[in-house]
Amino acid sequence: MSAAEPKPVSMFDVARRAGVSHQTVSRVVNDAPMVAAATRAKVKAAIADLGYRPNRSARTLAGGTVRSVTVFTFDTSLYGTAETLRGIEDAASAAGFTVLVSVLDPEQTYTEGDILGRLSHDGAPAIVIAHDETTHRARRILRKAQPGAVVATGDDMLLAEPDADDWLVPLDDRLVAKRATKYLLSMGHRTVHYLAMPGKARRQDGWSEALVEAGIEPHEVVRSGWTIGSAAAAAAGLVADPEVTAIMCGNDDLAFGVLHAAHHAGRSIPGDLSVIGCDDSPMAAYHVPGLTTVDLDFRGVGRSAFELLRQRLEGGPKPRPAWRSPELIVRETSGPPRQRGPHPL
Amino acid sequence: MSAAEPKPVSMFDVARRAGVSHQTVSRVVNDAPMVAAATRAKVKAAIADLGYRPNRSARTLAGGTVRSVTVFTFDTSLYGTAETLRGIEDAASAAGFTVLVSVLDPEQTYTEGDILGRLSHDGAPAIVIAHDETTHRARRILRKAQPGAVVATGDDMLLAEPDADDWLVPLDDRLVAKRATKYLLSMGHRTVHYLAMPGKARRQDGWSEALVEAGIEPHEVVRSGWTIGSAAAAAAGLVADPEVTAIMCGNDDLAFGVLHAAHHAGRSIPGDLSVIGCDDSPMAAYHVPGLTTVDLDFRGVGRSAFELLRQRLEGGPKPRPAWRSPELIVRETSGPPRQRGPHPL
DNA sequence: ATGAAAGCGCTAACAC
DNA sequence: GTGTTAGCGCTTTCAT
Repeated sequence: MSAAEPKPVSMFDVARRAGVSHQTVSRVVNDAPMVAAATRAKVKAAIADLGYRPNRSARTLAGGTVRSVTVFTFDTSLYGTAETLRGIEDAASAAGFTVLVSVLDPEQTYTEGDILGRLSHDGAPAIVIAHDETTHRARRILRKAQPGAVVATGDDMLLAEPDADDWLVPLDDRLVAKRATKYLLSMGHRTVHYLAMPGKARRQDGWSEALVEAGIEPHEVVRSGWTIGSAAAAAAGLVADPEVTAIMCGNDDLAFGVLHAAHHAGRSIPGDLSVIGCDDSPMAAYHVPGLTTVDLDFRGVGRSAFELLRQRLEGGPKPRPAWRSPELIVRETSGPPRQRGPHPL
Repeated sequence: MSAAEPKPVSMFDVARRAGVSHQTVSRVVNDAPMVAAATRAKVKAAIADLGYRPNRSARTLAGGTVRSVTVFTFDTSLYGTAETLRGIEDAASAAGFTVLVSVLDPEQTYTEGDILGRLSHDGAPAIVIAHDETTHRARRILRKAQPGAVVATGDDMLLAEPDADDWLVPLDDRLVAKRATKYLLSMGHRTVHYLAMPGKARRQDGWSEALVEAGIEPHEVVRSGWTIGSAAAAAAGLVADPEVTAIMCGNDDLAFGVLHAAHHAGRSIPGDLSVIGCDDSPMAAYHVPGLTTVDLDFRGVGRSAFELLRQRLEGGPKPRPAWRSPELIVRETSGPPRQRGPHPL
């Protein structure tokens, strides 16, 4: 039943087989110069014959270049984080890096040791997808311990942190929310309500800024959890109120929850109520009615975060940001408010 | 700008500080017996003072117990894989294991070396979330190379493989699809069409079995990609055909695509057309109309996969499967076919 | 262009 | 109980 696992082949085995020293093998493996073409060929043949693969632990321990990234994130099943992770993975595997994922529980409080202990070793490169309190804390701990090997993605507020340019791939959450709110206002809504997800305070800032600039006093924010269900529950009061004609939501999932609640409250979309999401998740286009939202290129952000990290690690020119800028996508859940009162004309 | 990264503290530093040998520190760190309480306390104090954290690479290299798992999967943004991954992560981090994620591109063909080279070292424990050709191939390669350290999740067809009991956490895709199809048949549909996603042949098997047992000749399967959009496109012909009264879909996302296409084709749900999904993703309950689907406990499967791996690694009693069995969840997209023909009464 | 020696931080095996 | 000695597989530095 339990097959014997053959002893793995090491650099020395290859060396013996090729009739050279293990050091020469190392040179070949690492594409170092100063190896005769003939020797190189012999070694490569031996590597192929034996099926040799370098041991990453040994390489890391010996102080070789680290080719792995640890990604700290708080929920791999949310659209935004999943896509960011995908972007990181794409870029990382193209560059021959291994990706380690370390999931942080928002409910838990981690000590410095907890966070740093998740790295394979001190100084291991890391990317933090920072979107809530716990991940922000992890970002601070990691940046403090090893500033040269940590980059993060997060909202534009982080731009205020020291040297943010060097380590941040920012998403302008404030601007995104502001633009969406302004659009709703431009359709003629008297005000826009905001359904907030945990963290992500900047989206709320953008929303209230847009209102204030238009001379409107923002209503109190309604708070939701991360799930569609919690959004549906949180929005129950909002959708029941005929005075509410426009709701902007922290993300698409929350918007779907609101839409569900609105439907069950008998409100017609967008006649009675405009709803706008954020993220442009795949469902947004295929929901009926189509969800108006803002396209956010999380995958591009992930790729950029990796490139930035690599530049920090290996030097070289600062990579230029390579993600699409956010774009409002108007579909069918938004429109002008229906005329009310006794004189529709 | 670039702060000096302090030299990491090693076991020897702790040993010196505590006035013991590095070996004693190792014993304390690994909770080995044979350490005097007083010594243990001294060492723990030194560890805390110095902020010492063990180096995983060194530990792995020195042959200590490996506390990491590499998860091979093909798309972390799909609901099923994302949830399975979450389950693995939950169980793994509770057990003090690090999770590494290795994403395989379905479009690519990997050599044995490519796959094995993604492990941190030969023999490193791995879990394969096997749901398509590429991941199945990875599973075979890994199982062959190191049978003692690889488990997989996948459909029940794998039960036919040698020793499957020892390494497989099966999801009975055949039964799930069969049950859903039977339910549709029981509502009075003359036949049920199937919209397939790539791979996952067993769901198709279950569907056709149910039909054959009912004496119905299955129609040709319609094939879709993984995205909602591809499902909507693939289902265009199906939803345009008034003879089609029931469609079972490979998963919920495909079902949403079908629903979208059906809506645009002007068909009413479930009057003209019943649609059933698979997975019970969070959206299913909040879609309007609510999607009839089958609840699959991917998170439980992930947890079980990890527990099984751990048992393989460390011995001990075989863990009993700890995931909810699939359950049909009837919501609003399914019902009896509307009476047709000239004499409704 | 190649080899030899040293050591990364840790655990295992054996001493005391 | 605790310390000592050897490596694990690799990359460095320094010879040659």
